[in-house]
Amino acid sequence: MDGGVTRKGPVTSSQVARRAGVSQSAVSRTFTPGASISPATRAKVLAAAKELGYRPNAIARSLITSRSRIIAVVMAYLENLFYPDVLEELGRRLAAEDYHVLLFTGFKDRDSDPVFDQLMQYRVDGIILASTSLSSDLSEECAAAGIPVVLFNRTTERDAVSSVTSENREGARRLADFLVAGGHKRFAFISGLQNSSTNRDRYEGFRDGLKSHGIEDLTVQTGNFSRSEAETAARTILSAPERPDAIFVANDHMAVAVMDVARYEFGLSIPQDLSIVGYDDVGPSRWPSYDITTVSQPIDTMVDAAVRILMDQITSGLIEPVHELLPGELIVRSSARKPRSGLETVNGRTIYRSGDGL
Amino acid sequence: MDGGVTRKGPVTSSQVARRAGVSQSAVSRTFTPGASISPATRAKVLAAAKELGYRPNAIARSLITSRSRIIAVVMAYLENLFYPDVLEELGRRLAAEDYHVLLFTGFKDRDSDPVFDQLMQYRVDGIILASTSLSSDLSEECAAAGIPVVLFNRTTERDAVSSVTSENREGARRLADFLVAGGHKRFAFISGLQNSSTNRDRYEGFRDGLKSHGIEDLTVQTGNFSRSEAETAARTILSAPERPDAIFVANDHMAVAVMDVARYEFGLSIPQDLSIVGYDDVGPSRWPSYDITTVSQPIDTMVDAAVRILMDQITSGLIEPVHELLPGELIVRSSARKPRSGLETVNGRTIYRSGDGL
DNA sequence: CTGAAAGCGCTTACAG
DNA sequence: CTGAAAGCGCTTACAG
Repeated sequence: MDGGVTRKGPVTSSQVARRAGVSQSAVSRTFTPGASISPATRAKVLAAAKELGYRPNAIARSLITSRSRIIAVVMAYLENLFYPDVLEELGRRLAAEDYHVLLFTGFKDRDSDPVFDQLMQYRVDGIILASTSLSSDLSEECAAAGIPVVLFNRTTERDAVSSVTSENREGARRLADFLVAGGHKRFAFISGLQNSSTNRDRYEGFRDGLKSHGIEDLTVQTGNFSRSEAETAARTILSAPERPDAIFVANDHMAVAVMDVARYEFGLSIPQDLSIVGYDDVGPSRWPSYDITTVSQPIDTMVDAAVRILMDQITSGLIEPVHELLPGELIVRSSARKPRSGLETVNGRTIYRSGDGL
Repeated sequence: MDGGVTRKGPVTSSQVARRAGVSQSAVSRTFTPGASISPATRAKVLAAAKELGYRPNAIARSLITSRSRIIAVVMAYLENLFYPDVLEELGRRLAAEDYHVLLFTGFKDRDSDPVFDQLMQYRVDGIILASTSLSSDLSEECAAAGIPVVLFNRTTERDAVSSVTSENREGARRLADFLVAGGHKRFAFISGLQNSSTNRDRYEGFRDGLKSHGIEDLTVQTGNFSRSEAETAARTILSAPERPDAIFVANDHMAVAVMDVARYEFGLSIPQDLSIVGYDDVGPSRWPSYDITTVSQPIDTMVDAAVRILMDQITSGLIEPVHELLPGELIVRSSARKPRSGLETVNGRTIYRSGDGL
């Protein structure tokens, strides 16, 4: 308009500089917090920027600073509401730190190696892997490149990556205590993904908890954290001649499906005929139709920890694996028969803590 | 190692060029599909790249091509499982086109203006807004800047943005037909967000459908697409002296909550005492505990359409608003009393099409 | 097919 | 506080 030149594409700092009658450096400094710029110059720049509709180009800034302010979030699937909840909180927390989320989702593979190339090309400042993990090679590569990686709801001792989990082993052990105290006799476990640490810890915690009460028998079926596979597992377990009277399902997402099978296909009453407990304390487990006794995972605290680890390592440049292990609470609802004692009410929720005072 | 220089940061094309004994241009061409490069040179470059662990810097490429290959996806909240489902499919489809998702979520505002600045700074190639909209000013700005915007599950005639929706008006009209044919007499509607086109279309379709059967009375309560507000709305409606015998809840996410209130707080049997229908055909509506009669939104087709619009407009550079309106199906389940006739079974699902042959 | 060079839009020493 | 200049890592005419 004013130079008679039709602008193509977005406004640049040079155009703003020309309009404001200052150097391009001055424009840059105006938009760099903490840079040395006089109020007068700043005001001129701001006026010109507003007039032209200028917005700094984050891509160009990334190139020169070698900081993209982008965090890659890898979540293979969002079917389990736990993950959307995490994602939403992650979006909030990262936005507060002025970071942005490059999301990788909708692929069926077990690990995240296939998307790794993509995410590295964007020179992300950090990586959060939820419900998925990374091969050791790639973990090493990230460490070498100075890119912090945080596993969320998974952990590993092997690799050079950090992790945030909750006390799955302890939580599952407490569920065993709870069910035994409730007088249950025959136990089953519907597992998640065999190779996930979360599943392993919940399984081992439950098994060890039962053992500590002298119970060695435990029927196990595989659910792979999938609704339909959990249904199949439930059918197998409930068709057996000696039906269990308590099933621990490795997460609530599957537990909901198992309850539906028990009620609508086998006509069982819960918890009279069968007790079901889950893990996560995710949405549907709080709905009256399910009202599942479960162990909570503290999403907000976990997200906080993940973001803090990322920020610390980005700031310091030191990539030291940190393993954050946060406590959950056994939340007592109506999907399992209750013990006579040991229940407490805290903030309107009924919780159960093991007899050992933990 | 080989030059005695410790590399800092990721490998660059110049380093690869040196190693391969070619120009930096040759390296670039090797990684640019369709660029003119001899097989021999290409092989040398590829070998050197592999050795050094080179990955092209997408940020630098974006700067020079002014194409970021990033699509901003704005989803204010993910609580309603419909949106995670959409997000997952969107991730899949965009990845197939070699685009990436910059996700904006976890903010409570009604429109997306607050995140707009952020997303424009990253010079995204396109914007998808789901469950949220944009002010006219910003819509205009995008159009002027040549950035395609697609509203997903919202529409507008006003602004220079495209939209993908399903036939909400027609779907809701059919629900009215269905309920009337099922012999219901007193109707209520629990609404979504007042200012959303989706809510408006579903409301008007339902109201007009009832009118065409001579029914003018319709109790309306506001649910704002929120579980807890829907519960409150349900309590109000079900406490009234003349309780309705059919409630249309503006989406399944709320309908689930309404069913729980009806059953567990009011002791009603569904559908004997009360029929409930929803919209979306989202996860829980298919679970046996709810088994909701609803109208499906064809997520895959809708995502396909959204991605296609974006790709077309990015490729052509022409930003012409397109409004895609896709058909849904009334899926008959058990949450509402059924009419004696008009039901068909297609691919194992029972569906209902209005008497007018549509 | 290939290389040298310009340039994308910024940040940041450097010298005033 | 300010501006001129170098440079981030690429792509892409241009000339051979």
